[in-house]
Amino acid sequence: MSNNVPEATVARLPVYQRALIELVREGASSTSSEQIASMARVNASKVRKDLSFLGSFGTRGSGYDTGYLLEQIDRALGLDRSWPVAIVGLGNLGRALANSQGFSSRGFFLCGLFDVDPSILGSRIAGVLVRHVDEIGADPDRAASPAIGVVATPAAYAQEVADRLVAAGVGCLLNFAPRVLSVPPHVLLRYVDLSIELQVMSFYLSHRGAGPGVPAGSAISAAASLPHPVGMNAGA
Amino acid sequence: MSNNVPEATVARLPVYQRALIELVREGASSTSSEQIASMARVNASKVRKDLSFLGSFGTRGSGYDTGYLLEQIDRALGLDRSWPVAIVGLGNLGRALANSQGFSSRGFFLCGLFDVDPSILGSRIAGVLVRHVDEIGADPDRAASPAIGVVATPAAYAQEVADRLVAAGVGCLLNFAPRVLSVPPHVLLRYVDLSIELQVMSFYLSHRGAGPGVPAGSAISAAASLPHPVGMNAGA
DNA sequence: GGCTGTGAACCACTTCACAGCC
DNA sequence: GGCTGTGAAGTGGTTCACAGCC
Repeated sequence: MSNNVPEATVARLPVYQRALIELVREGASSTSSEQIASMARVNASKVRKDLSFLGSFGTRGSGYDTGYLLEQIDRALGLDRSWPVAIVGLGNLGRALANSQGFSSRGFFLCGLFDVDPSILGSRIAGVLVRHVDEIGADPDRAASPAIGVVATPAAYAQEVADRLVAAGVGCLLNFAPRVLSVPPHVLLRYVDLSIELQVMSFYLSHRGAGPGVPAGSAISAAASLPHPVGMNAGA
Repeated sequence: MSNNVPEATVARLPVYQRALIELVREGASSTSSEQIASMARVNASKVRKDLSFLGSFGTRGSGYDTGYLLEQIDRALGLDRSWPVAIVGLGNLGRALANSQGFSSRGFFLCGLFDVDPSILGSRIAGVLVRHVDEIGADPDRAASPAIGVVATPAAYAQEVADRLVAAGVGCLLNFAPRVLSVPPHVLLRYVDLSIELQVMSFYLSHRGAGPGVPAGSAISAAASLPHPVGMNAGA
């Protein structure tokens, strides 16, 4: 198997994994591509083709053994190890991330939290000490150095933070700042961008027969552009 | 133009928009596909092809007028209106979202916040009253009804919340819960899934060298700093 | 008979290369 | 000459349809 797995397939493996965890929990000892597909809301041949990139783990005529398949997917995803993650920027979002299940779940652990705000430096979030951004990569202990860096700073600082994380040796960057970043080619960069998601939705809403959108010039949208918008007035 | 814009193109328009806002702020009155491309980290023909789906806004030989192009992109994205957004689930993540720039920015406004926790019902977050989930869609005022619903609840409640938002008439759902949702075909569903992002990164870390960009086994990728997984076989 | 694994057809998006226009 | 706009070629991913195996 190894390396020729399409990116789109990789992104679906965690979804199959979740379906399998659910099935195992329910006590189902075997399953089918059809069943996984319906849980993952994709079609069955996609499931079969995706799994075939990892190997052939099923039995013709009867399906897949849930536990075994789950193991294989976990192994393919590299979840038989734990990757150290550092979060930079501990505003509302960064703190929410630090406290979220995602990082404490199997496969990952928080190895560092960084910010510049003196009022939180030295405190602990999710049990981890908050250090100054200048200390990124300063720890001589290799095992304390992050494999994954999460950027949750304001947009203006995102590139500099990314540069520091790269210098500290991260292999992957997950960027929550609304900013295009530049990283060397050996670093995998992924974006989670709320404003892009919203704008894509706006596109579809406005190209799908007039929905409940409020014209931009109206009082309501003027209010909406203030820091603390209050919605709901009479509509257009 | 209208509706035949590829989804991949739609997702890049906000990035071009950002680049143009930056250019306008710098006072640049005109620009080129090459310049936009370098700011968006894509290649120039992609920019030209993407823009050509919206119309032909440039001038051969000289480029694009920044202000005019920005206007056209905003119009294509439907940002000449403001869309009402409701957030359901006001834990750490939901609160961070409610307070984030994304929603108060041009094009969107918070029209409702919903939860079930009695200790926050009736309070205000980002200036908006927190109401009980049962009140989703209960408001007879059509303008108060959300066009976009954001699901930020624990996974277990996500499907039920999605159903309620759909019943209340949302056209789009943005799901932050680690759960596959089922919605009717007329509703646009998008996911922001931290654990998928992390697991994709785990895949690339453990298949290092296979990542996009650097061929497997190359000197660069082998030399490219340390892998730091911790522990093996962390039992399922 | 039933379900997996997979070549082949298909489709969406990207990239190329150049015609068209300033 | 320079840069846009766009057919055409190329690429990656999805879906089909069926051979292979239990």
